[in-house]
Amino acid sequence: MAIDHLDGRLLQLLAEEPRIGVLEASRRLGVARGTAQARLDRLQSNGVIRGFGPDVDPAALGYPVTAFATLEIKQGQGADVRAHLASVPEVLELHTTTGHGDMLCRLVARSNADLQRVIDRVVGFDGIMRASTAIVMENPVPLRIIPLVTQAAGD
Amino acid sequence: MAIDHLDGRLLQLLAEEPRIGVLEASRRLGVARGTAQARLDRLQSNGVIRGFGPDVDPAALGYPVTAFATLEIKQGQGADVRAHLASVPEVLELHTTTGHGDMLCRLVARSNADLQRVIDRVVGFDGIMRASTAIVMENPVPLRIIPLVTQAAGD
DNA sequence: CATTCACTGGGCAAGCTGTACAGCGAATCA
DNA sequence: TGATTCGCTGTACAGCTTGCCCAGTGAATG
Repeated sequence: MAIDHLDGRLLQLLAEEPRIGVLEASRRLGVARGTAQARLDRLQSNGVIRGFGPDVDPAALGYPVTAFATLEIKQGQGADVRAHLASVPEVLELHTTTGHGDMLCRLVARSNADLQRVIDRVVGFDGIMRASTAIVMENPVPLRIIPLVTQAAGD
Repeated sequence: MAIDHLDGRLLQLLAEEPRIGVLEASRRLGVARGTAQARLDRLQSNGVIRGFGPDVDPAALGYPVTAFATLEIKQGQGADVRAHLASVPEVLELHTTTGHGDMLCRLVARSNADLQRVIDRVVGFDGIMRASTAIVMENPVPLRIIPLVTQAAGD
């Protein structure tokens, strides 16, 4: 569960240069290949590493607009709303939260005009009472994990 | 920039089973290896695929609590606030947005109690006027891209 | 008709992966 | 103290993949 310094450096290496294999990683870390392999296997079976899926950029796919929508849901309609949102490709992520809204979702769209279409589709569903949307202008800190890994590794 | 059906299927394959290589992918797609390789290269130089970094689960690292914080910033303090937030490992993501708040950030913490520490650290900075936090309870739709890829590929 | 482009199918050397094994030092425990 | 367990090292091997190259084909372009 907890990771040590070597795990941290391994993750960092893989994050920076995903193309390197276990052998190259072991060389850079100054450990035997078997060790690097064992650590990597452990991280994966621990669930620390979920996978190595391709990191796809929605903007490059033609969806340069990102927005976050806070949704207010009718009591007891949660499951239906979740299923509805899951069926919309432009909904990249959905969370249920405490606080003012009940759900928070990340949307993408082809343009600001297209965002209107997406929002209409998202909120055009019976269980959703209100939605408030915040359009993303800049992304000063893109989704990252390495600083946290470094901290967890006890640096 | 736009991707076709073959690109879509390739991305889908890589997302489902990242461990398979180009050769195996080409076999499953029923195309020559060179083709799969060329498509993959193109997707990467296009920026559609940003990389293949390990997908690390913060929960498995000991940070099971996720929250979103909406921040209100003093005029003209944006740059300082961004730098401040970037320096906090528990800040996984930061966006500047339109709407009620000025910024939206994703936080993780070791526990609800620990979240208080993180929030204090995040908002304990001069340029930040107000923060409102929503704790994530459930994540019905984890960050995903494949449905969008499928749509972009023209299915 | 000539050209360009993407794809095919093949081949090669180099390198990596998966797996196995014996040896070693540190920590644990009776 | 002595035995055991555990993780790491160094090594080895077969099998496979990668990166690269080439010639040929079919479709689209000009």
